[in-house]
Amino acid sequence: MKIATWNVNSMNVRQGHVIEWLQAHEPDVLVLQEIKQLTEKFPADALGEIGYESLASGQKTYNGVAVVSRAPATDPVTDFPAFDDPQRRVLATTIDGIRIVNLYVPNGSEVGSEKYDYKLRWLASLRDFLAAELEAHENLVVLGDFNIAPADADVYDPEKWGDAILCSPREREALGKLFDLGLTDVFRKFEHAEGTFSWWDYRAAGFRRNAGLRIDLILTSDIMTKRCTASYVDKEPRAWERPSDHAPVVAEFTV
DNA sequence: ATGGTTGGGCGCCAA
Repeated sequence: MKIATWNVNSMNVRQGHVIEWLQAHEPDVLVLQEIKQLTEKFPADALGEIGYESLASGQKTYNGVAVVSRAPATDPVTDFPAFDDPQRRVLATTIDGIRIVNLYVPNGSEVGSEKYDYKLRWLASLRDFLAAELEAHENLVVLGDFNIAPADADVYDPEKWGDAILCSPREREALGKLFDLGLTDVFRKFEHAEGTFSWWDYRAAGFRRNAGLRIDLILTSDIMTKRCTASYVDKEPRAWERPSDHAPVVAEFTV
């Protein structure tokens, strides 16, 4: 079982990349963030032609999430029960007996800003939502663009980045509360080269300098952690022509 | 190189 996450930064622009990547890697599940299109605009037909089913929760211009899978996705949830939010950032669904929670965590813009406050409130609601999901589903995988680098090892220049957005103590504390629920950042169960990241800023030649962060995460419940045999970043698509600023992150599991 | 690039959609906002 191969499960992957990719912030595509517009499905309109990246549809070709997604299809090419699916055909090359044949994951069982690929979750997408920032599709930036209405649900009905998601290219389910094109993905169907290469053998994938689709489920999307979109909106115009910003945000939007989708799940692409070989097997049908059932029991979708698109909102936290106690958090009224027009922004489409959540898509939880069950595939092959595994509960998949696809997240596009708010960026937060700047520490102390209104958007930062929204990010922290959103993360608090996420914690409550995931506590309930863990109660209901022992096979749980929570993945997506978390917009939080868990530790200094996930930042190209932690001294320079400091406590700025994506690394601030309150964000990392909110992420820590997800670990406290019993979720594991499964990428760190395996060996990786130093400087392995999942996002590189378009600006200032971020990718060429490997000036990146690891902010796209796969969190697993205990049973799924034990079943995980590999987790890695595929940075290849970041070097393709007109790329997303994020690379796909993958986790593989025993059946 | 402490800057600048991309996407959406048409003037800037978001990342």
